Amino acid sequence: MQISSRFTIANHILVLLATEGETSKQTSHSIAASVGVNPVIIRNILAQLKQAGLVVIARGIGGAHLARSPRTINLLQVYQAVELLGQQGNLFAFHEQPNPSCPVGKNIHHLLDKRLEDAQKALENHLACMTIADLIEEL
Amino acid sequence: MQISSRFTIANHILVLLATEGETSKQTSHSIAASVGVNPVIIRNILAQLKQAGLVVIARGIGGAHLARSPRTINLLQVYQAVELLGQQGNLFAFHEQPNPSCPVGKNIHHLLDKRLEDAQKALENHLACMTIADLIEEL
DNA sequence: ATAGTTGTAACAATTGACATTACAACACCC
DNA sequence: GGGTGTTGTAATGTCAATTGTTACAACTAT
Repeated sequence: MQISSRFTIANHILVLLATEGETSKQTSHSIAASVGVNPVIIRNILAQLKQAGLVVIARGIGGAHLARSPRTINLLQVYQAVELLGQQGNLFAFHEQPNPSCPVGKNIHHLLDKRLEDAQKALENHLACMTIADLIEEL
Repeated sequence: MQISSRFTIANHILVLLATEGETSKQTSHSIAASVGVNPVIIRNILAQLKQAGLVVIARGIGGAHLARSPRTINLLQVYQAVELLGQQGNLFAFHEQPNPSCPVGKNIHHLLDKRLEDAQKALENHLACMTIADLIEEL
């Protein structure tokens, strides 16, 4: 299963706000034209970014802006704002009914939990090292 | 989006084959009883592991065995055997119609591709460091 | 030949992604 | 205050993947 495109769309939005947010009004409609999806998709993702404190949205008059400097927004924050994982935020799903009367079934959860968590952290640490500002610099 | 439980089930199966595969016949039915899912699910995952060269399956008489030493099977191989990602094996899905007449839309794909690939590699390298034998040792 | 097993196909239920339409709530401007 | 443009959100639809289940042909040892 792939990680949904909401993540790349969210990054697209944030780069857009950072580079052109001051010079022209960025509405869900105009952003949607740049991203290539339906404006409602943009509004929903913007709502998630707002809830994470990454953007502010002007209701009525319209337009979204970054809530902070692009230097202080890293891709892990974007990822976590936008990606719905399991209840505990786990990347890996688990089979939930291993047989407790089997020596393997009884311990498999315990064996894998910490290791998969570590692997997930390796991914997240990598994402945390990249900021929106890094993306803009290379643009 | 979470990574499907096929991955943890596959690890469960391989640990089972490594620890009890020599002393008792492991059929899709008996494995299913330990994992807690339908035997057909087990057969499908076993078929993927077989295609990856990790197990051999005795048709007719039944029973599955490891094709190699547990020491030489790492979790990345299991992951790639079992998890269907996009065409290029990408963990991250991308929005496919960014507007090429927008400076951000034109470059966003190029900007993110390498970075997301690196993040994916960080996850995969971590998985590659763990083998089935490591799991058994802790059991 | 029989019995147990694998390999698949078919079908259903559930879930999430993404698209689209519709409309109420809101804020500016004349 | 009314008109206009925008956001917030619900409802609906389509599509794909996951997981469960039944069914049956192909296969192999006894």
